Amino acid sequence: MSRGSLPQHAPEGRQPPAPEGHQPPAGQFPPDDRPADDRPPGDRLPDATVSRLPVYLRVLSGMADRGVITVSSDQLAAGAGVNSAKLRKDLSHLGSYGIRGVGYDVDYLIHQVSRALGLTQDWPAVIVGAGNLGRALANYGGFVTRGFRIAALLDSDPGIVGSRIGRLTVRHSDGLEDLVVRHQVAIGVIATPAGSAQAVCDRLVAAGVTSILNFAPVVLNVAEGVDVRKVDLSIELQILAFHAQRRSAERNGAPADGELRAVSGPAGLRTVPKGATRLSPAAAVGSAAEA
Amino acid sequence: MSRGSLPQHAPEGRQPPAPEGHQPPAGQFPPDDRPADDRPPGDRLPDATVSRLPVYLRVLSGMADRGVITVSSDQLAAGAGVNSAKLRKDLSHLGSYGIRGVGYDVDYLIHQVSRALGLTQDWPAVIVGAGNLGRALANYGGFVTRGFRIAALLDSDPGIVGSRIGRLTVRHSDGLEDLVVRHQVAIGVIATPAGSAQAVCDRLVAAGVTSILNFAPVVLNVAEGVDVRKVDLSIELQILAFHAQRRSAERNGAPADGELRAVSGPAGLRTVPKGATRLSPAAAVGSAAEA
DNA sequence: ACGACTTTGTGCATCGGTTCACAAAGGCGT
DNA sequence: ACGCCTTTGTGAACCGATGCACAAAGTCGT
Repeated sequence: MSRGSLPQHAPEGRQPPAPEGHQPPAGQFPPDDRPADDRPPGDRLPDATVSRLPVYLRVLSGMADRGVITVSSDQLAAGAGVNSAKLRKDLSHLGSYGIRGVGYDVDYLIHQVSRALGLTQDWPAVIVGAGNLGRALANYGGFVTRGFRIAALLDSDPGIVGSRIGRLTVRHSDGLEDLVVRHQVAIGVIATPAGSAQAVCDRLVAAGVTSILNFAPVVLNVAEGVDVRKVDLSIELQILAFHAQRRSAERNGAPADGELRAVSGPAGLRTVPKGATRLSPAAAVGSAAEA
Repeated sequence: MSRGSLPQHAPEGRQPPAPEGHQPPAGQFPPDDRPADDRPPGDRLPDATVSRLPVYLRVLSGMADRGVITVSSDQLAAGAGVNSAKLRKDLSHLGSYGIRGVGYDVDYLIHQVSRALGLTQDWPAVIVGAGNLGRALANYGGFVTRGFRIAALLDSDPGIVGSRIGRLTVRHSDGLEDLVVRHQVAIGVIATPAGSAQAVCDRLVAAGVTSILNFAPVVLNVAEGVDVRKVDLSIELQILAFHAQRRSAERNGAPADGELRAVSGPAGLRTVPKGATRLSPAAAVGSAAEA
């Protein structure tokens, strides 16, 4: 089982019909029937599974583009960087879409995973904040490819309003509520500075948005029933730093207090914070003891 | 207990306890003396804890800026959006830095968390890709504030090389290896298009980088010992879509296939409840079967 | 037609993380 | 000094996720 090259079963097969390529997930591979247990009705997908499905979907799409017809759990798992048993269990939660001894039909699986994730319908989204990040998001290809549609890109800065980003024109954020209602926006993306994030969030929620993707480095407070996910660059960096530190400590063979050394200097204590604002009225009490 | 207002112990000096306080760590967060058990040596932090520490750190910093001296686990947990027992257990992994009946000293806790995460040292990072995303990252404040320093911003496009982003000048990515070695870069941030990501990753790793933050929508293959974290916008969106779909299905009271209806568009994909084995052998390859 | 081979789907043991609930620890008021 | 009150730190039950290992199911070659 080479891992590098993907086998393409029945390359010459090519059934006569299928005037339409394999790309569209809404293909019609097995247009036949559906056993009653096709979709587990009451069974909710585990969170961990949901978070991996998009990865599988991406790998599958790449395979479909390369003309791969069938894929085994081992191959797909390798492509997605997970254990194959985990992959099979994940997929089994969607139903029993595999052929023993063969694997999974790529196009069909794409369709099933898309459906499970709710990507077979259209999700209008609004991006608030047209700074570098907002622009990056607006340009991001993956945004549009699958089910997502940017209804608008908003900003509160009059100097930015009116400029064009890709096919979008930046609109003033005053129109947020109206826009959400009119376009049935279900997803709000917050790409504003930290200071405005909570206010924007509140407005989105008040207007009826119940799914929010937050890029601002703050913890958002929302009412019950609103789903917030955050993407936080600095948190990821800090996690990386932790592992890097751990590795370097281990490598030095002095895990006990390898990095303690770095901090041991009395003067080293307050190097972390951004110096200035750090102070607190009585914080002096603490540091005074030392100084 | 109001949740909104944080107690701020009067700035007035007090704190009679002797300089060394009590042998336990916290007392008065003495920067000097340090009991042997100050840091659990062999005890590794759980991953889940590591991923939350940055959040605590951010909330704590905000509090410190507002002059808060002491914080209880309930307050900090509320600010970070987690269960207070979880927070206490997380912090307990770092050591026993709290005062029963009082809470945690904000500044001291900031220091301890920073140290645990490895932020007391400097982490030079390089950003590869100076598109919208790369620029957004370069401008991102949180980047520099804590321990991270952008050694360089690289791009392969001659049209971009030379332009200035904030205090940085975009340099050509040819110099990647040299730069990594010379600046002891430990962290690489990949903000390139998906197609170049793996190649960039390989070069970073070859040059000695062992921590990588990947923004490109691909699964990176790396050698053992290299730590890769990914930030993937489209995955987050798809997870949001899933929950939104689930909520909407539930609200409609027709959980069985409420959303199926909404999808029916594409040629009534599956409507034949006829009992037969799913997807016939040959159908796996083609789709001539029905149409 | 049949047996060898491939691959799925899953039962089960295990592990890590979450949460509850409470005893121990310490400050604070009287 | 003393008892009350607040809050930490953690034991233990619980829950979900992971990964192994294997029987069932299906394909393919002869």
